Amino acid sequence: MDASAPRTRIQERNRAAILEAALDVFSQAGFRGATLDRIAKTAGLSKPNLLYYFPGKEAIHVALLAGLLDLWLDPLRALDDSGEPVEEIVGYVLRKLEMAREFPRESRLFANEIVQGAPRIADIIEGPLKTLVDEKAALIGHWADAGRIARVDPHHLIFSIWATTQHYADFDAQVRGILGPGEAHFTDAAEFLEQLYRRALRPG
Amino acid sequence: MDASAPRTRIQERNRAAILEAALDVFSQAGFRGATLDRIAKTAGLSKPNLLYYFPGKEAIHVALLAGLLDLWLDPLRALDDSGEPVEEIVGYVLRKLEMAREFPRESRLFANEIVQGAPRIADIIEGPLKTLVDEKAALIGHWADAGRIARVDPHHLIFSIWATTQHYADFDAQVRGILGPGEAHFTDAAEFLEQLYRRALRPG
DNA sequence: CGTCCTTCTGACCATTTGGTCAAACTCTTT
DNA sequence: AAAGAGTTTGACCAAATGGTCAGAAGGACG
Repeated sequence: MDASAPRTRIQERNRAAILEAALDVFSQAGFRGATLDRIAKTAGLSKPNLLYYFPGKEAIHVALLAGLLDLWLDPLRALDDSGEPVEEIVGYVLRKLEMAREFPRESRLFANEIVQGAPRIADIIEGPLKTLVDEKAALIGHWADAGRIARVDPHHLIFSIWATTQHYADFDAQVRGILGPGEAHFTDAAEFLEQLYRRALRPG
Repeated sequence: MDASAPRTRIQERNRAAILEAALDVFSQAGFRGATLDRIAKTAGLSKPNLLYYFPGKEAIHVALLAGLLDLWLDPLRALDDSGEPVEEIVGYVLRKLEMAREFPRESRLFANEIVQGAPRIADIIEGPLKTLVDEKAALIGHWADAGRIARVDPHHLIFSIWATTQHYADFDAQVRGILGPGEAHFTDAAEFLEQLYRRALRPG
């Protein structure tokens, strides 16, 4: 089975169903906690059939991560050097928070992987991710040089934005345990984070 | 084997060795990824001997979490209503960051558990943790009422502090992948976070 | 319809893993 | 030194799990 390009409608449908199911299971149980049986059952396939489409558990995981990476980094890519700096960064924060709300499984998939030392995506982190982050950090640095935002460490600013926004997806169980159920948390979080970064970045 | 109080020196030594080893293994592999064999080997014991001291894998995990909870919440408990508000909160941020630097395994232990839905500590979160957080959130609210810090949502402020500080322990692999190895990150992070919260909380 | 390629399945396998147990060893106490 | 409690281990077990394989079922096409 060629992992790269599906050739028939059945392949397309089943590969998609497997990846969807795998996202469910991996994001909730981590790599080690996920079982092929559970992924297969969630996808509505038998285990051998699942293994007809992917050579093994690891291959499914890798395909998932690779396929989701672009989606995950889109908000940062959209940070635009021609915009108004504070608005650009606040916009990035809100987009990232919106991603956490809309794609919590994707967030937890990456979180699980990184908490356990990122054994399967170390090369992605040190490669394309580092490149993108360094580039955007340089942009933020230029904004500070020009006095258009407060002088802060750009890398740590980006880390803090990741941390505060993904927190609402990754640590959802804790947030709900303390604030109670419901989805209003994201609205309140948006308001809080916008205020936090607006005040912290205001130049002068 | 009574789980609560060791009676002999051997018990004291071995129970401590087991918990130390379990912290290593659980924090690095998660509950499901940890094996009794690996914990036993790390502790320098045989697997049956390990099970002489604890009735099972879950019991070790629970004992770890319970024993570490106090340590973990100490910085928040120390938030003092008689201090200068901004200094108190900045102090809390720096204490929490110091915890992440000094006890990254403990941080990851909790992170692993919560990312996967906190199945084994839901009662702790909704009980003692929620109580403590609500209490300190009220304190922060009073400070805002008195105009001594900027008006922000206290719960989300606490979440943001947890997120930004624990990020350096839990997502260490990512931070190192982007910034390179070394421990200077914590120093830079301290400077960044102090500035972030000082600016954001300055009243007016 | 018959052929060929794709898709699917039941049965099976090897390894890992949490856990048990009887027996052996060690240490303290009298 | 003998007794008895506390400690340790090798051998073993059942269940879970990732993966294989031969062949059956299904669909496309001449």
